[in-house]
Amino acid sequence: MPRAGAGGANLLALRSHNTALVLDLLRTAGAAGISRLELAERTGLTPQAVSKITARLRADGFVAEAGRRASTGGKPATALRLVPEAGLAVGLHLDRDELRAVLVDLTGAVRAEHRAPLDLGAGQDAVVEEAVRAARTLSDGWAPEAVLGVGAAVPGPLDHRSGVLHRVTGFPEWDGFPLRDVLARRLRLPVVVDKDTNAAALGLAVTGSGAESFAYLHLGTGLGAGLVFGGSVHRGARTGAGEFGHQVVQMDGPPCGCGGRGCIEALCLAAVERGDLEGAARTLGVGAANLVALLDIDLVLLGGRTVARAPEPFVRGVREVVGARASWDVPVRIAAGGVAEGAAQLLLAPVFGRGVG
Amino acid sequence: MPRAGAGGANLLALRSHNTALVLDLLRTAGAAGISRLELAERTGLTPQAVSKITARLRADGFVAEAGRRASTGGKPATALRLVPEAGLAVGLHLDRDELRAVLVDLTGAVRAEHRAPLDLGAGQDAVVEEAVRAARTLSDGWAPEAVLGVGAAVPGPLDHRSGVLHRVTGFPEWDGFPLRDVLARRLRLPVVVDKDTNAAALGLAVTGSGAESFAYLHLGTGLGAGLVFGGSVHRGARTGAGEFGHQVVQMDGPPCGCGGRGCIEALCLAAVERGDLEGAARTLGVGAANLVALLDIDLVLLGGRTVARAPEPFVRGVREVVGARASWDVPVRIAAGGVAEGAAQLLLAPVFGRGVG
DNA sequence: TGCACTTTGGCAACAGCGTTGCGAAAGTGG
DNA sequence: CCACTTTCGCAACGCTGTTGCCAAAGTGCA
Repeated sequence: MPRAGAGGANLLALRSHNTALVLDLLRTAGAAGISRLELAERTGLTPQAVSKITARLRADGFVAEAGRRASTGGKPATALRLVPEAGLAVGLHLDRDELRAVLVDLTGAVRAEHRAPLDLGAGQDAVVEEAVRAARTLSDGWAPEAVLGVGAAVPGPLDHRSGVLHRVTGFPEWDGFPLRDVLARRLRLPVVVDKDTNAAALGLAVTGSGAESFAYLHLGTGLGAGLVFGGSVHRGARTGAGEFGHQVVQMDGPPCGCGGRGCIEALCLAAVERGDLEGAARTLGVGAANLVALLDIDLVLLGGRTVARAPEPFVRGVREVVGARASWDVPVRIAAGGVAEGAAQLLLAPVFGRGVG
Repeated sequence: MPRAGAGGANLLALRSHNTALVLDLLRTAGAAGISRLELAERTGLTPQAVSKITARLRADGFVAEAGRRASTGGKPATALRLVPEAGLAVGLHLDRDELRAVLVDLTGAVRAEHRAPLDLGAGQDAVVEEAVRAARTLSDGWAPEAVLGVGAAVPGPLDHRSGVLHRVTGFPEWDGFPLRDVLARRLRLPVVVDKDTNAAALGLAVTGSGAESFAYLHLGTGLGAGLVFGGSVHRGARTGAGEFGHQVVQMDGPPCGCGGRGCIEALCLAAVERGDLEGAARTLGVGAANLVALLDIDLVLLGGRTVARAPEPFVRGVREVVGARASWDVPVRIAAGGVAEGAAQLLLAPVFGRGVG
């Protein structure tokens, strides 16, 4: 049961918990579906409880029958599947120079997409206007009650609980801007705001990275991380977790813009600039290995523009360093999935009991 | 609701959850007690639900009345308090050269203590014998049904789920030893095994560090950490989390026994050996600052023999480095509370809904 | 072809959870 | 003395998952 908030749980909380659990299994099962009995086994609930829950979900339009399974010697099981368009969410990625927006359904599939150049420094009104227009365009034509809300991913730092931005690196005019409330008022929809790296990590966690806990390392104009423990994103009290770029790995190293010396970001980006991708990858690897050892992590995923331009050397370099340090097998892969998709999961994930934390 | 295990929750799970919540508030309230109405407000449950829960707890002997509060204009509230000796647990700290054992009650108070020299290299039988004797001596004379079990803290690495030790540093003969099951069979009591740093961190988390998430850094013959996020210990899938000593903070630094270069432990202990406590503290501080930034941590606690011998310079040095790096206020203090006390909490904490994870 | 058997899943009655409505107990204050 | 407030228990209630039972729909053997 939840430790968040007051914590007292009543029958309604019990029901939503079990319902979310069932929905999560239905989502994982995909279009092939899953039988009631299998749901019962996987959740630990009795078959009859599952029957009641799925009956409610069918009445509400979230679940439909998906044909019959082959018999195993008795009455063949009827498979149940999620109705993808019963729940939709808009995901916005407000990057420094681009806006990407997607409409994602319950299964995590992208149903519509929108892309436009953006200048985060062009003023709050212009940026908000662009975001509102994108969200409206994408959700237009769908059943209004199916649209659960809008998730917005921003470079950070920010506070994900209040949805207020802080001193976005390079754009101080955003400091204190209540992005969540402004968007919510304009769109008349629930809005959730989070750091870009956290959104990306959430997306990867939900759409099946295959690991319970992993680190997503994002190397673009800067270097950040999204941390997932036990299937949920670790944000910390100030949404500050994942400050990976300014981890010191060279105590007496060159000074960094942050005031410290020998930060990974500075070392890594300097190596990239002088064309030494292998050096950059090894430095990234040292940081990744620190993180893997400290947090007992199962998987490392790499993303971001700089990595996307040359995936091979980064994966190889990080894999080598991490492999030499960790005593268990830690796969290192390129992350499949964008930031905007993850932002949409800020609204979709709670449906499946994967809270915003 | 819990994401652990299958996850399906029934009415019994609901009840234990709410009961644990109430017990946790009663524990925090201490001997002064807390009224039913305040329990209701704090948990979010209705007063009537709290009345039912506390009635059960009183019938079971876990709770007793603790006098009356002053009236605030109506019927004065009756305060309820935890009965400390209704639940007891033995905590064992099997260190490399010493055994410390305590008997702890529900409030976290130590009711009996035992200390003896120990040689982890003296063979499994001798060590187990010593541990069994200590546990029996401490729990002797108390109501058998009140003794919840035995928690054992060991240097690690190990697997806390199965309670099997791995290659304890310096004592390879313990590799694969099923400590939990061996002790449980001998003592006929539930036994939980964990790393010493995790046990210490759990103890600090339960007995009120005042912070939701903190790092406990233990500098003794080695350097390790216990990580607490949102009130519960982060262990990772392999009980490997907290591997703080071999974080690399000097990529081209001196080689360490682990095969890496520039590990904090090597740098720190080398500085201690040459009498440079300030240097050791600053190195420790760099690692602590990395950790604070990466995980968005509220508090840093220092412990272990090396720190205990000279607390001042360590606290000062770490505080300086962390203060310079973090943008929020991160207190740095000496940890109050031993490893054995924390080990006992491995059994006591679940009573209050603070799971082993 | 028929019948025993297995497996799936719904219906109805049930126990137990927190909730609601109401009233008793025990103070304060005019 | 009495109106009022606050605390808290009793009883009825709604809703949860559970249990017992049975119908539906297959397989497999005689």
